[in-house]
Amino acid sequence: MIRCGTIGLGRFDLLSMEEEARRFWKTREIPRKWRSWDEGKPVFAFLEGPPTANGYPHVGHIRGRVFKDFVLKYMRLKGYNVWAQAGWDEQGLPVEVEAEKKLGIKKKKDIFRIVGAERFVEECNKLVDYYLKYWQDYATERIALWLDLENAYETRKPEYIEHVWYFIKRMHERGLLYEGKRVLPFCPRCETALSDAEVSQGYEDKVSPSIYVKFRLKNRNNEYLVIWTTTPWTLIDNEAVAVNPEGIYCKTRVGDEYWFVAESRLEEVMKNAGVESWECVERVRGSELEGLRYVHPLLEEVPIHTKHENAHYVITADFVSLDEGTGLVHIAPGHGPEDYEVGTQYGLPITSAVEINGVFNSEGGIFRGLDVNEASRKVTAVLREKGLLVYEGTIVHKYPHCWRCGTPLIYRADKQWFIRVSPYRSDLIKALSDVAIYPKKLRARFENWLENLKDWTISRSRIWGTPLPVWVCKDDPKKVKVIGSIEELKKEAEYLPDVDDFRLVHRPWIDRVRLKPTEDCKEWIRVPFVVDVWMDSGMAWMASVDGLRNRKLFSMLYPYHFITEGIDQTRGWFYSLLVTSVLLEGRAPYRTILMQGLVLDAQGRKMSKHLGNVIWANDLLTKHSVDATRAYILMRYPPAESFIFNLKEIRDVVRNLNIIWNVFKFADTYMSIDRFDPSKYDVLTTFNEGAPEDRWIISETNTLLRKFDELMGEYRLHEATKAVLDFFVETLSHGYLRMIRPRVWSEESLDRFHAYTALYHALKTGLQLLSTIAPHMAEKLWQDFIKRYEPGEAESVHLSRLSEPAKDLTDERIEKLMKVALGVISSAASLRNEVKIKLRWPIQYVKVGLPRDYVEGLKELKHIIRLLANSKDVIIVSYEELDCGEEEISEETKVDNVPLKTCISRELTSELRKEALAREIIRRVQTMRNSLNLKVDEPIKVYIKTEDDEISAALNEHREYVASEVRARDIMFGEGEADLAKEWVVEGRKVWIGIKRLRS
RNA sequence: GGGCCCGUAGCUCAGCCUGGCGGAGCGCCCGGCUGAUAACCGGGAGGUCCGGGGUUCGAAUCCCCGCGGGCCCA
Repeated sequence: MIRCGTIGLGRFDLLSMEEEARRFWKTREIPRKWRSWDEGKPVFAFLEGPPTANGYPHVGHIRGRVFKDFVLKYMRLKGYNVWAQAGWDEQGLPVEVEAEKKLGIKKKKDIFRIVGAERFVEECNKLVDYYLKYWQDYATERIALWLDLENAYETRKPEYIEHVWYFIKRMHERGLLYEGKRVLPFCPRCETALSDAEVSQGYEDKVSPSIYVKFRLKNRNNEYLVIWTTTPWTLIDNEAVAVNPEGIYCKTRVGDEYWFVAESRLEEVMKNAGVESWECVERVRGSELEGLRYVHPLLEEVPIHTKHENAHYVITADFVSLDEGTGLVHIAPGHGPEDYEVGTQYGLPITSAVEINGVFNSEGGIFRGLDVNEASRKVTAVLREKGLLVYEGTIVHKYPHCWRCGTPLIYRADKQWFIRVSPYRSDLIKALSDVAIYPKKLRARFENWLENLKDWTISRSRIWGTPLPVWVCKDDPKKVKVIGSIEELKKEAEYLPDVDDFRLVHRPWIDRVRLKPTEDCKEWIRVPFVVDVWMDSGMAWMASVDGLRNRKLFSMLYPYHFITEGIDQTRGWFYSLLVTSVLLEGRAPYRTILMQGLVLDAQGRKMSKHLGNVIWANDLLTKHSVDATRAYILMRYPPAESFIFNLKEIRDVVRNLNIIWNVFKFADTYMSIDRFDPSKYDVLTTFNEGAPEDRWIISETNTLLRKFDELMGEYRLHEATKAVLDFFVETLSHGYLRMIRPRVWSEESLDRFHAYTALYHALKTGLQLLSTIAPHMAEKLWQDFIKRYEPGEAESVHLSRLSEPAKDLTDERIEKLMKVALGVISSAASLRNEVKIKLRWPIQYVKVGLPRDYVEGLKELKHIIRLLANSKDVIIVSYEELDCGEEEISEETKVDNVPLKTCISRELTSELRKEALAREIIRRVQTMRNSLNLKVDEPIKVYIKTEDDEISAALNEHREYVASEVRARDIMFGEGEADLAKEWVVEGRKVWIGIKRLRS
């Protein structure tokens, strides 16, 4: 009887547990063992969505990565060989922007002029290394996300880049690669085109000018078209005016002029223009205006327009809105996707006087050298001078901005390289139909995106990226050669720069490669682009394992079982994986997608550097324990919902974990006193032969296992998490522990070993599930609790194997009955509260009325009700038979659809009073034991002196009961030599109590 | 302009698919326990289930129309 709880589990301290567990894992190499594969087990292949190795990880990243680990840890517990390779997305614009900042570069040209491309690329590479450390530490190891970092795939590595080249070459061979001219969004600061996916990430409010401009009609007397635009600079490349063919336009007299404006907009336009007196003299259908010629408003300033022949007239287009502006839209085919389309239809000149950096060239006439903003101001000023400006104001509207640097984008026509994916829309949708998407409701969005798919613009005018492996013939640019591997490059090269493979497959070194002349071409020239980074990560399904060479491994993993990233990746990574895999292999590369929602701050706002409300991973994890953070993230919201991150709420989770800790501590206290050895007991025996509550908790444990599996199967991660926490807090702590207290306390009760067996089983199972949520604390409990009772168990909780839910350990009937019993107890507590009888005071009886079917069943749980309601008797009858009288108080409720009526006796007999007083004394002795810091089972001697007859009588009558409860060898009346003595007031009467410790 | 989602207690959210009780945690109030103890437990108050209409014996739940908020696409 020496081992008394104290050497078992210590104080609850998450941070120190975390520390300890991390050390343990490191010295024992647990993560490596966790990742190792056993022959014959099924494989669960996870494909890591590579974070961009740029910038620090924040709480949004942590959320996603906790989801990943939760699922992986679970699958491993279930006995799968888990594939958990890390991966990093290392190239692309984000890194370049960062490098520019660091090197103090403002324009792209300066990269070549001032620092040189070599140094720039080395700088990008170094930055990647810098940020990788944070990601490996705070966003991976620190949160116990056990990805294989040593064998992480990296998009900058030559063998990875080869896979991207391979894809492009295959597309070329199938005639799907082409160079085309298209109007694309450009970032003038980054000097590169952006993909649709990138654009869609950057819609933000922008204040733009909003002007009405008069275009004078040719061969008419003082008649004008009044157009509306929010981008005055595009007027420089204006080639037509579009009207809605079905719209009604008014020829409106304003002074001695006639203006054409949509009828529906007339009032508003006139108001804005400050025209007080006007008259609609003629109503014309839009289609009737078609073909009317006008004078370009900037003809003198932009002389090139005098040479444009098929231009400057009214055309019709369905997209022209009659609800905004003037109902007439100016068309600059080089500056808008819709303008371009309609311009091509009419055969208008496609002009763009704007260079990639947003500055006008000589075709812009007097606007040459101005950037688009300056040009807008000057255009407006010129129009004002010429008397053509009708109205000048501003408008706030959603406008696309560069997702990296925030610069408003410009649209301009340019030559780019494309992959023809639009013919494959239906194949993509079909491939997606084999994929499980969680939550299910988001499938429609993905399909919607695929239905509207345009050809993929894969070229980028940047430097730090996978070079586009395309060479064109100098004399005949239609001749195209695509290189598909490093080996091929070396074979085809006439001159190779003397560098390693890493540099060879990067700009600027690859630009220096000279290919051998071929029969049909004397000189090949590489197109100066890199590849859209989304293609880098999009090839991860193959490139991550060097799949071109590593066929066996690749075929074991592909198609991957599971990927999960933010919902925004529908247009990003989810898409680029799908398209590359469908085009190469004819199917989706993944079987399950779990979409994640955003993370917002406590006020529900988006986290942004600008608002200063970003919670960084390292701040979060140094202040709060990983386990509490994980549990909080996992339980609080469904994975796909926006997460309002409120640091204060982590405290509530800590409280839950603390209760779990205490549950183990409670168990350990008594199991160790009794030297409980689980190997000697069998759960099935206890299930069948133990007390009803033992059967109940074993059944609940099984139900938890089954429920957890079900919920995980549907990726309802938050509900699975809550089920585990609830099991510990509600079922065990508030339920079972209260029920078995007297049994484990009494030294006589032999069936307490049934309780230990049931409890141990529940704790061990719960602990395994908990290990997916709070891995550090679970490990600590596994080592300090489970391994002490079962030294032969797995080395780590994470290497243990979860049992399958078992039919023969489930009893739904007892679960239901216990719910009812707990409902009765709750009613009794409520009634006590009403008549102010505290729980310590026993009551005569509790009467319960309920449907006939439940009467006999509930009687099996009488002893539980008696105990927890502290009632001498429990009377259970059918609902109709129940009769509550004057001396009773009653309450009706429903528990799990079972109607219940409960009443309790409010009469306190003298017998009950005496017992209550005895318990009052017990309580006070216990308090005194506690302040002497006595061990749980340390014996004492008690002295009591009181002049109250009732208390004396109570003590006489319950002497043995009191003695056993307080572990007293003897109870003496009168004062005596004590280690601690105190005078108490019990129910208004003075009692002197002294206790003396005895040697055990 | 099109698509999707959301609106339930003071706050954050379940419930809705498959119609039949309006729930949880936190906060608040009241109480208990003192052998899990720098803890813990019980009880209570609090609701126009956004508004209106419809279907139904019956609607938070299904349908329609509004209002408000969010996301995506244009």
